[in-house]
Amino acid sequence: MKRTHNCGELRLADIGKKVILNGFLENVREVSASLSFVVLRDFYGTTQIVAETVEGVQNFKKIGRESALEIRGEVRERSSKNPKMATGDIEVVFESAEVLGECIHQELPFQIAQSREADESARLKYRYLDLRNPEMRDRIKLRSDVIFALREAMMKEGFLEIQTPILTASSPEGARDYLVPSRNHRGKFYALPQAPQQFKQILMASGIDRYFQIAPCFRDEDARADRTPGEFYQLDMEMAFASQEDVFEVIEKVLPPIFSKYGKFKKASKAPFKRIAFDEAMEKYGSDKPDLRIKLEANDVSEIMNKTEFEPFKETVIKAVVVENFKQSRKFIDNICKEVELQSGEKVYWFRLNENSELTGGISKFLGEVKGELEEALSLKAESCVFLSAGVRKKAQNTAGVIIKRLGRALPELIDEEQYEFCWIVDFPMYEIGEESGELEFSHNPFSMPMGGMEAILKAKNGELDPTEIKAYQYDLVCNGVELSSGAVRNHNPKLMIEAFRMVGLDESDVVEKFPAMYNAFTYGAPPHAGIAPGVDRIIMLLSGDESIREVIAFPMNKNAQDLMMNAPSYVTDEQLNELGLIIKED
RNA sequence: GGCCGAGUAGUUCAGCUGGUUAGAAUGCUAGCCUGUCACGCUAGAGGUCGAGGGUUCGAGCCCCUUCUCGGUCGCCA
Repeated sequence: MKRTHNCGELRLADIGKKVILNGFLENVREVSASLSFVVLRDFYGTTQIVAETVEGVQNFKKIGRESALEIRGEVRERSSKNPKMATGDIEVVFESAEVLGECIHQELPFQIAQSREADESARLKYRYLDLRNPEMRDRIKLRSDVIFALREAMMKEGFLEIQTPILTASSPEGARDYLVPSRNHRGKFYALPQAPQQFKQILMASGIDRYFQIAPCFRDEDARADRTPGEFYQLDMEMAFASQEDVFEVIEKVLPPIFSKYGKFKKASKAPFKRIAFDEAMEKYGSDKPDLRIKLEANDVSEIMNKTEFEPFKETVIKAVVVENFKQSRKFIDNICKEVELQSGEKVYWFRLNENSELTGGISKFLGEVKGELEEALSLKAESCVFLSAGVRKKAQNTAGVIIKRLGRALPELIDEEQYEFCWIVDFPMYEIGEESGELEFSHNPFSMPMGGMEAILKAKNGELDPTEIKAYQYDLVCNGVELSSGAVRNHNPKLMIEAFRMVGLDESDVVEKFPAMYNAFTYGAPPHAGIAPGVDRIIMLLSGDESIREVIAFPMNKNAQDLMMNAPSYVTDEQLNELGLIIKED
């Protein structure tokens, strides 16, 4: 017989009803030989079953925890209610039970309710048990709800969801591809898409006006806490006849309501989000993904510090981060410096001002001569601590950025209010001098539209303009220090594309041969278009407040790109390899 | 690939300056317990201290090698 109710819905109004419940045996509290309380759990909640006979108590003694059961009984008001439980006003008086799926293991790899504290390898191997934990179930539910809300919002804005191929051609740019050998074409390979980038741009050339997709993307790169190896999902979108501002407008409409509804902070930036130029972000926050909740900034004090006798501060860029009203111990400072040095690979310096505004600690003894200038430049007050980074501009900025983020994490008082604070990082440079090569390279997406268009490129070619001064219509969406996405106005002009490539020493053939479909499509008249692709997994992670992205994915791989549950990757048979032409059998 | 951290009971962890039989909590098993809800009480079982080698009278602890996991840098146009 079918269950009459789920384990989360029975209330006082149901008293007297004969019910059939299905669920997993979570717990048995045996109070005497003829009284025991049984907790049954399903997806929707838990319900207490009470056995009041010797037979009933004996029955539950024989059933292993976590077995799947069908229980029949009658709903009764509890004599001692449990306000912590949704169904805590009632209980079901046990009549009979049937084991639908027996758990034959006496000991589980971990306790379900505490699974999130268990060893992660065990959790991943026994993910089906981990997911029985209501905390994990809530994350899976959150993910489903958010993806539904994203779809709904995008469709309301007139976007069409279109599936693009999973088996496609390898692309020479970007990350490592996952390759799939072709059986019918020996020696040839498909690749899993790193993103539907070319397809969505071709859709624009196809006359589709607004496209989106919850798109799986595959990249064979190493993992991080906020980056799964192998595969992830993006809310991929592209708009025809659209500018940067058109893309911003859609995102500013779609994301904040979903963040404030489903997120743990319940509050998100309103449109328009703050726009920060890349150069300014690096100078002010030391990062192209600043966490604007943290009320700290990096100040340039190079000019003043260059004058001191402190050797590391000679002829280099010095950035200062001032924390006012600083009450922490020396140990705290040392810890911050150690952590920052570990992460940035650069040395951190510091000094503080005591309650009489005297310089103390750290490198203060080198600063006597410039005290007045420093106080003025940094508006220093008594009881402040100043953290400093030094080096070439990029390094000094980056280290200051790490200092800011570490302090923000260690000192919650630096954050006014917990919320989702979005910003756009704009005006990315089109080109940069490669650190290793020393040559001009694309700094991000080679298919972004350069600001100034053909004119700017030609000027740079003639030496009238430093190519590193050319900006691109390229932007990042950042929320609370997390990079949610890159996006761009695309370069839809084939001639301009070729000129842009020539700047970095590539020529027409590099574009035509490596990206033939997109190039050809654009020669038939392509609309100006722009798009973006926020990471779905990262969005869910921000909303749930998790530090590890694996918490919001049903079946994640571990750091080393292994699925411990399915045992992937795995060896395959010689027959399979032979059929694919990957080995030739001797006989 | 570099760096940092971790690996001890089914699970989460403690284990001092190297010293007798490696502990706790939880889970499991058995018994007791008539209103529990992290039920309680009593007893019991449960260990290749990740692996290998070394130093030592003696190693969970020190040294070397190695494996695994996590974090991070590189990488992710």
